[in-house]
Amino acid sequence: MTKQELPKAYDFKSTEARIYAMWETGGFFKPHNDPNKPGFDPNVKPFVISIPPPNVTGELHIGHAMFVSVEDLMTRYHRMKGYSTLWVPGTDHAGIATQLMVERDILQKEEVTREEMGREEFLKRTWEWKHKYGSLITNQIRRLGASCDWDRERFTLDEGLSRAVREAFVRLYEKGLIYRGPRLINWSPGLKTAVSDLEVEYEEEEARLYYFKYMLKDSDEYIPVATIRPETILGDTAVAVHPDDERYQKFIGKTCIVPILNREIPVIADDYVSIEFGTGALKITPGHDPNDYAIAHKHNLPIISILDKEAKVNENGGSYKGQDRFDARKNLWADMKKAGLVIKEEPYRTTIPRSQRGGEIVEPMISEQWFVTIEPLAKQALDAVKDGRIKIVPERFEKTYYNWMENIKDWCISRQLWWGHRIPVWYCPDNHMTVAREDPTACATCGSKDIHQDEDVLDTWFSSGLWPFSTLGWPEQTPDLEYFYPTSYMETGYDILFFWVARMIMSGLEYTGQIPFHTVYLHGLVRDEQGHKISKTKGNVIDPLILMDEFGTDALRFNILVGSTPGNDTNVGPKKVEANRNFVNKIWNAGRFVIAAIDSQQSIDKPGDYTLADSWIWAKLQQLVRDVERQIQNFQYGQAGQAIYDFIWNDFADWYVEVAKEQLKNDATRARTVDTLARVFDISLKLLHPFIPFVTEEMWGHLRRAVLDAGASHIFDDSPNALIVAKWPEPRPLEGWEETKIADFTLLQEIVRSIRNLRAEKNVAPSKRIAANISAGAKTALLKAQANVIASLAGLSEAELSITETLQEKPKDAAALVVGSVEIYLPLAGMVDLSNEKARLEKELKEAESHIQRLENLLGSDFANKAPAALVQKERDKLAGYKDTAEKIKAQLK
RNA sequence: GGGCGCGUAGCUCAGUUGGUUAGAGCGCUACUAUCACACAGUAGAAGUCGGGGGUUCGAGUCCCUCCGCGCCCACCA
Repeated sequence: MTKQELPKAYDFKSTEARIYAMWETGGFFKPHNDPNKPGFDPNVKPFVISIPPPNVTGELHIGHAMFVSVEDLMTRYHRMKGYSTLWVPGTDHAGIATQLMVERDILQKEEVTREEMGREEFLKRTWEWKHKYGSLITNQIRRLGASCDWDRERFTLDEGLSRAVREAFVRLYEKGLIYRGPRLINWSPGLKTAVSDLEVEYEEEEARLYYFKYMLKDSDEYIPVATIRPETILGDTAVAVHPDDERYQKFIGKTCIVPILNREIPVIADDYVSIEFGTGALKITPGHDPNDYAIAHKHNLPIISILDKEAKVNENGGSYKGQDRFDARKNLWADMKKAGLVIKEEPYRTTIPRSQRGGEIVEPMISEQWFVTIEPLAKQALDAVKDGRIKIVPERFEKTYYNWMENIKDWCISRQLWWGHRIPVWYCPDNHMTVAREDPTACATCGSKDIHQDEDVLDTWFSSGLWPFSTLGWPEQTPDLEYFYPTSYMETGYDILFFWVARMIMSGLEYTGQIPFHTVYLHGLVRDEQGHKISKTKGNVIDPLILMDEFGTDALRFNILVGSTPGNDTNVGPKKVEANRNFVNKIWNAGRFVIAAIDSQQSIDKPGDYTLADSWIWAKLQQLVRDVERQIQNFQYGQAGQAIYDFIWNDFADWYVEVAKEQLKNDATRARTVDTLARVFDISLKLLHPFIPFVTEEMWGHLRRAVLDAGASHIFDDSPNALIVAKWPEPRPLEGWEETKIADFTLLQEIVRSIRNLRAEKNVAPSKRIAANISAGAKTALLKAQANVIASLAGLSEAELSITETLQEKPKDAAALVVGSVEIYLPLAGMVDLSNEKARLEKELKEAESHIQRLENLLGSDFANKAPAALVQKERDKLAGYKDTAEKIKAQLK
């Protein structure tokens, strides 16, 4: 019976989609302990992650690949550990982003404005857009291998989540924690909506500072004032100076004249003004500057708005009415120049507030908006992290979190958009407010039927803040909510710690009375191969889809996961992904070897004794399992992945497989070798599965079939028929024999390496089998048992290999090697020139002696008294070893 | 102004609580198409762990300080 040949190179293209479909249709993404189904056991521990919902209209970028890789790793690990694992998928309606996209792609083409189209039609079109493109992103996330329970997929604007948003709003309102009023907010003139403080980005830019004269009323005297935005002069309601400023003290209480408009405004004193800075005098524009706004409140100054929603000058700006803010700046300044009010202007570097979305300069403006009183919410959220109920990984971000929470300001939650959750407030003609969970038909105060709903929608983050519990059914007390909430990990980028994580913690505590998750894991940002920040303008955008096309999903995932550390940025690029593709291929081919070995066996049911290599690889594997477990528990996923990589490539493929080739030739060792290959490879695949799920699942399937065909079902007796739900390898306590076997095999490796080294140095043809005499002392029995392995690995002729306890006499014309206490003679006479042998040996002696010197110094110091005894003993043994080596080299030099 | 991070081989980066002779990938040098894999193998070259000081038997790792980058927060016109 001939088995089907596996191709030499792993073909991810034909594998990935098939494997994913197998998982999904097999129901493996669902929690095995479902509270909605019979047989539910409340005592089984759940493990839950809510996906950071990508924008519903978005397309996959490398940031998605990052969170999917990490969360899928977390999820698969816990699934294999036996948790009832749930990863809740979904998408975000992303108010501004989506609305902008629809406006750009539909309205612009049809040459209609949003206003012309009308709200109802616009929303209809946006929903159509969502239905058309909404599955794009989720399909791309599937392609990354995400083991989400797609039956529980949610959307922030779907019915259930909208109900949750209403409930949350009404509760806060009823508690008095939501208010409406005119406040100074950040206005985005391009988007024509308010944005929150977080949505404004400050960048240092080149600007100009304008100096001018504030003339005193009925006087030739003036106060010099500087500003970056001259147009705001139109809204000035005072000039402020420091009370102690001797230059200006005489003006305090007097009146000055607003340039061009000729309004009269007072000169006030406030110690907010710094005497040293600028001219030492400050114009106060409460309608368009947050500091001035505060000062105006303190001094009871009038507040004048001079700009409309498009940032054009309004009726308060006199003749400048209708001009764009920047035109008004130019024109007003020109007019002031003519009037002789200008002193000078100069270049000036300052921070300019820009909208995170549109990029245009944000204008502080007075506007009627809805706010959340944030302090009581922040207090709880602060405590939850401080008292350890929520842990942030890496820990340093806890400090960042505290700092933000302690200085938080009220949250402006209303947006002048259409795409989003409409604010559940209705007004009657008498302006009574009705705030309701269900759409009302009449005013709650006066009963008027003539009511209309607030036009504004809520900030997108208001609904995403509810995500961990709204997706589980809140406000209803569903079985899902009961069992799966609070969730376990919140995994996301550090860049949205405030936007999202902080708000989820506040919301969770406020609405559910519980923390929404107990651990926050923050990953770093993805950078390009050179470590540069990725940006469209720089043109170094990394498309994960292209990388997956070329190298496969596993390779991309492994790149993202390995070599990175929590909270630190990580580099991704074709070169790196290619290197990981090579690793994936290595696994594939190691697997082919293992399977071929199994197939060649009649039965591997009755293995014999373990060889040294069998024990060694098993010991190394146990070490690996312990190591990986510890690293994963500590969120050191990169370290864990690296350890598995090293084991598979360096220990398993480079050494054990090579030894196995020899052991398979021998009847006495064959069965145990096949058995060991299968077991070690099986466990390796299990450890690797959360990192690179596709190739491991595929290869494990082949392995399992081969093993079962060979009648060795005991190897897999604890595992179901898919790796994704196989049992995670449990670490076992260290056993005494492990270190011995590792030490013995390490000696063998060193012997082999030193022979290979010499051969390379002497240019002995790789295919040339040479003779060797080994004098092994105490290690004689050990090495004798491994004679065939040593011969095969070092290219020795087994027939001409002699291993004895001592040598009667030193072979003539042989190159000599010393490994620890083992002496090796390679009679190379006739093959190579041995004239420089003496120099080589002297060099080695020198090296050994320098070690002896170093160790004698070390052991002669306080180290011997103060360091742990085991460590000291280790160094002593080492010293003895070097001494032995040196002695033997010296003897050879005689 | 406050806070955080980084500086380790030519390049990009790991290095958990201080404990051998500091590691990986890529690149580089030499050799190898043999029967898991040339997406490979074997052997090799390459680092005063940014500078200085301190604690310690012992420091890439802890403390101080200086230098150079980067990020976050913040209301100085």
